[in-house]
Amino acid sequence: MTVPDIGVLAGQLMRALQEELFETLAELGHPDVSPRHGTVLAFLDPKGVRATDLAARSGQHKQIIGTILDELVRLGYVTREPDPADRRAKLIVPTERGIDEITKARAILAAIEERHERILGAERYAGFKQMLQQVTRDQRAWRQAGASTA
Amino acid sequence: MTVPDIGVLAGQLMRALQEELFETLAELGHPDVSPRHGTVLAFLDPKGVRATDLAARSGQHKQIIGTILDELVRLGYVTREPDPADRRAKLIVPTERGIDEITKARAILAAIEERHERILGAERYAGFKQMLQQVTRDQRAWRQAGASTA
DNA sequence: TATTGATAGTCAATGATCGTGACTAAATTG
DNA sequence: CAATTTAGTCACGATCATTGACTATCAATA
Repeated sequence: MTVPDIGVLAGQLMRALQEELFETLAELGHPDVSPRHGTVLAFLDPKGVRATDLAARSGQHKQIIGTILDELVRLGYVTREPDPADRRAKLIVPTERGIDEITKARAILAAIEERHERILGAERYAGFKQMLQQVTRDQRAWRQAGASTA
Repeated sequence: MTVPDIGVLAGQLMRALQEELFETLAELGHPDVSPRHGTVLAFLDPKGVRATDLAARSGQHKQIIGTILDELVRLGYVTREPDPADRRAKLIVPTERGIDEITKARAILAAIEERHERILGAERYAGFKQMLQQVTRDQRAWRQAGASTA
């Protein structure tokens, strides 16, 4: 346990970020949204998004998205509108409260990143984030690439 | 959704790493261990560790550790030995199979990191990992520091 | 137009995982 | 020896993810 691997680090970082984000959101008037809801809220659009798109972007099953949307509707964050282009589909549209949550969540994340930027220096932090993006992208590409050559 | 924030990135990275790690472990003769078990296996020691220590290090409740250990005993990865220093406690000792899993898991992680090292360059990757450590440490320190000043 | 196959969303059932409270046995403290 | 703390377990309920099946609609085509 001298040097944690990137898996442990990524997990710890994600958890710590979630804690600060959702505790701060609770203080700012959104005590009822959880990380579970966040995975959906993060991909909303004022113009509306289909539930299937939300499932694809968040990487979760559409059944899970459905129950999350049930809760978000009940909590007043989104509404289900009929999609004029496709009568099977429903557009998930954020309410004013939903937009407020999204705005504040982004501001909180931005403030967190600025804090790390101040510690590391703008240039180094920019490099860090860019490398984090690349490592994440490359790691996610593993499955398509040389997966299960065994 | 132009640039994902570090929270989303950390989550995606962790998930992708878990997938490669446990699928590769399955191919190498350990198809029955899950990320759930991994959080305990990662902290084992050939000399034996107490369940309470495992709970503290992994950040999970001792009840959860208990059930995970039940499974790991059943799967033949660890045994519960009496602790000579404390008759209440039991030392969790990895079996040969457990040590094999730990060894292989570390090798897989090392290979993954080497792959990213080759892509980014050894120097840049070293810097990346060091910054990831620092950002994680600073983020985890948030709670103790200026939490809930609101 | 009728048919076939794919897609959007939901319902239902199951299993995995986590959290809480209570409990026994042993150590520790005074 | 009595009181408190600690190690581990048992039992219950809540949350969450995974799977399969189902209806309604769209899209393509004969």
